[in-house]
Amino acid sequence: MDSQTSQRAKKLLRSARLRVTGPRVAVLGMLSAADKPVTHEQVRDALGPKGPDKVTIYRVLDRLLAAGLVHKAFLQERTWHFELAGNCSREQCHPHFNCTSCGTTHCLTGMSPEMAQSPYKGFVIQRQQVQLEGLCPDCNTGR
Amino acid sequence: MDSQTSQRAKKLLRSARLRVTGPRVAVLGMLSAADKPVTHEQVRDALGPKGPDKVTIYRVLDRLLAAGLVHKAFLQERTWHFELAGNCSREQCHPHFNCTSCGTTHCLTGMSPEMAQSPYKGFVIQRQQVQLEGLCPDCNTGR
DNA sequence: AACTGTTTGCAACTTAGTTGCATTTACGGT
DNA sequence: ACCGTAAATGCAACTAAGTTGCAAACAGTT
Repeated sequence: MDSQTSQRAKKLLRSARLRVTGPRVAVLGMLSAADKPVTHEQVRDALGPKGPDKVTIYRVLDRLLAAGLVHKAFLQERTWHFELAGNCSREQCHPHFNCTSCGTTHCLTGMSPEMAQSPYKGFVIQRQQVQLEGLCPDCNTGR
Repeated sequence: MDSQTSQRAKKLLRSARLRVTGPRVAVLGMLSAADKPVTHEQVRDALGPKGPDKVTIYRVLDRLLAAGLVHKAFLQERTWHFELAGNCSREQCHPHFNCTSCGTTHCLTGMSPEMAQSPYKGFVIQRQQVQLEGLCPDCNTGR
């Protein structure tokens, strides 16, 4: 990780009043380098065998989540995918798109679907999450 | 399970060209009685200690899924919630609403959100799923 | 009633994530 | 710069949802 990324990570941690520790800087740096949702396993792999313990990574993710620096983007194949909370409003994260052909996931940060309106009285909708699936540009070429 | 439910389950199975077996009738009947998404565990509990083996229930759910009689409604706390495929189009299931206060889930079958349009060229959106959270009528009373 | 490919039950396994606890560390106060 | 302390880390053991392999039982056909 370059020192600029790590500086930015430290700044983020301080701004959230979290202690600046090695594992936290590493995880946060990895997340910002990834710029798409990543799993615990992907974080672990990226940080290598000398990186923090797996439990520490789970706890760091939890802590960053509680501090609002990170979001749980979505569950896929029973595993959580995390991303920097960056461009999400409180009401909704950007939609996530999953390609049914190659399996990759894309963040569609450019769109913000209308908030749903409940037709039933009594329901107060506070947050929505839109999951999309279909074909990504790579799988949609030619055929 | 009353015999009418079980008759309906058998009919559904035949119409999907699936063998009519005890476990399948039981699971399908339970799902239609539930009328909201249920977990494997809830199916198991409903069918009791004399019900089918847990692996059989998993396999029955898979089979019903493959046959299109049942949908995976959503993943919550890392467990799948299944429901009868009944009122879902190919493009989207109805939205699911999760109460942040009491934790219950409701199917909002009465609404069908606009299909999202991708602003990026190359993405073909085939299916969308909307997850909502907020307060359900019970938790929204009075205060 | 017999045949045959499905389905079932059981035991063992996998995987993502969690818990408990002793050791280490960040950082505010001196 | 050093100390004290709450917070964070690492390790081992555990949990829970779901999967796999295989032999025995069964549904639907002839």
